[in-house]
Amino acid sequence: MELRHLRYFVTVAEELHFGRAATRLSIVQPSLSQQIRQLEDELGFPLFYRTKRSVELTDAGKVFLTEAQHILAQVREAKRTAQRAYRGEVGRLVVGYISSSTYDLLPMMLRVYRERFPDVEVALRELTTQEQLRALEREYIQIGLLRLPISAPMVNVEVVRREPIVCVLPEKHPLVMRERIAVSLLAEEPFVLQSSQRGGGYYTQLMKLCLASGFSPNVIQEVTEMHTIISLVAAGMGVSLVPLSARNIRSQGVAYRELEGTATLTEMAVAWPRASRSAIVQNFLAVAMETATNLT
Amino acid sequence: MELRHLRYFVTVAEELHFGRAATRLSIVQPSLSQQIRQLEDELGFPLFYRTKRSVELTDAGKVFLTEAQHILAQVREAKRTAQRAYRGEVGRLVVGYISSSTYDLLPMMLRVYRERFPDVEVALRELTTQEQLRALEREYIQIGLLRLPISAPMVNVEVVRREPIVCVLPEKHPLVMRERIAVSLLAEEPFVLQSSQRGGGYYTQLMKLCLASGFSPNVIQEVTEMHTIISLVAAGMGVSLVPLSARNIRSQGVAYRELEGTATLTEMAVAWPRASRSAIVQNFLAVAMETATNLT
DNA sequence: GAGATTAATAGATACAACCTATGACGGGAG
DNA sequence: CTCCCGTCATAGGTTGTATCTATTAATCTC
Repeated sequence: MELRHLRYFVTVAEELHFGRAATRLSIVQPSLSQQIRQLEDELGFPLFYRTKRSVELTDAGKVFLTEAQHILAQVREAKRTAQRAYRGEVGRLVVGYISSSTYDLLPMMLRVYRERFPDVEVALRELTTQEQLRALEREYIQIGLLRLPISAPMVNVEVVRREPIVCVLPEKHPLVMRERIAVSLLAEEPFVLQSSQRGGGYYTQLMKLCLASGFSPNVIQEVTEMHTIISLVAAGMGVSLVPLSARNIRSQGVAYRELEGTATLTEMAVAWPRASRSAIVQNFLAVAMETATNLT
Repeated sequence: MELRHLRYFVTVAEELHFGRAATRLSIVQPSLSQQIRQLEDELGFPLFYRTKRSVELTDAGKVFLTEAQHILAQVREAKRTAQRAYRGEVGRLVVGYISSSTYDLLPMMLRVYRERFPDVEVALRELTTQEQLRALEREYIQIGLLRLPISAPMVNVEVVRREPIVCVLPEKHPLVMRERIAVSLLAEEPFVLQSSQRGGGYYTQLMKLCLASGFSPNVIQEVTEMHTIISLVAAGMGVSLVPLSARNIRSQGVAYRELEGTATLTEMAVAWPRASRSAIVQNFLAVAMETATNLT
């Protein structure tokens, strides 16, 4: 049995006339008769009562007709669904993200993406940059939203935000008076930083920045979240170096000051497996890049 | 697209190896490659990632795989269901019956039939013999359970019960003393009968029976149901002539007596449209005939 | 009874599925 | 590094079968 048989049968059942059905199918009547006969032989029972003059469905034929119509509809549907999957319009996408992306980057991307691709089920996993790299390689997630620098050859990245690192101080701190702060002035200050585990490449970047000014920071507290850093600084426990966008978190009790000299930049990026040929991932990347350019 | 494409695709997806899949399908590998390529061309996207060394489903391919499997399963199911319909094992059957068949004939037939064909939905319509003939012609019902004689050329009948007509009398009636009663003795008795409308051919048969004995019965009450006749006779309102099986209804207050001379017989029959080629009807008839022979 | 309509049958044709032979490419073993 | 094996794709010939043309058989209508 082939779909051809079903298509022919349904048409004959609709027309109840071999000649007209054949015309509609763009074949000639004997061919149609033969194909229907073939189908009947395979099924083992007649689909039509035929007289020389008229055609009528048998009871079993009526049953088979509804079945055949369902099958043909399902074939059309299968084609459509698979094509949508090919275009990345349906499916599932797991996105890993660092907590500091939740202030604006992640929500902006998700809003546009979900609007544009409502039939993709999006799952979110809050992970550190390092965890995301592992997760990308093991295909636990398909997209990562992380902070550079990273070293992971199997992962592609595209920068979505580039911002200066700034100094955050307690409101009452003497250095607040200065408009710009030289890193070397922070040599004796107590530091509140993300743990080296969680910070990843960014932590290393801060270390290098301080070492370039001739000191190793006196870290008195390691924390996990950016907003905890700000809270502790506000409480006067110490100072910190943070991405400019941390200003979105809160400004009560703290002051942000640019660093002297050429600004040291930190970058947020979307990351995806180098091997990924997934249209869903490609679509998300497109939205992410669009969001990034609209940010500036 | 043909079912062949789906069958080939599913096999390749299962094996992830064109050579092995081709062997399983009893064709050679190049033919298989060609057919898959053809399917991909029609769908407009690749189903597999192929390297020279390995085969892997694309995301869209995975989606199409589940769809294809459903379609193939549905094709198998369609075949099975239609074949069951052909054998009269599924579908719907509307049975018309006269009320006097409800005492034993109809329940016996239904019990066996439903046990043997549980997937046929049986609908019941209580109708007089005349109504059944009309309903059979108009295809409101497919089977009738009625009392002969009838005249309806488009309807086939098969007798399922043949029984003598007997006289039913009030318990205290003087004629009860006789073992057998000559019809002529009833000439002056008041009669309780089914209305000529409802009685149909049976009513006519009774009229003829009386006329043969030289009188026209004095009908003092026409009723619709057999059990009403018996109740009225028990109440002393009159006598009646009824099929022997009316004895099943009740015997308190009434007496049944055979008629003198050759017994006049009345027949119950199953009826079906002469044109019916329905397997469901044939199956019911088989059960009905079987029930009839078991009755004797 | 003649002509029109409709489905089936018979035989020829053409297309496409299939086969054989071969090529291209990559991985693994020596 | 080279050779060989495994794997999928391509090319061209063959075969099967869906289709076409021509015709027949049966029925209905005028």
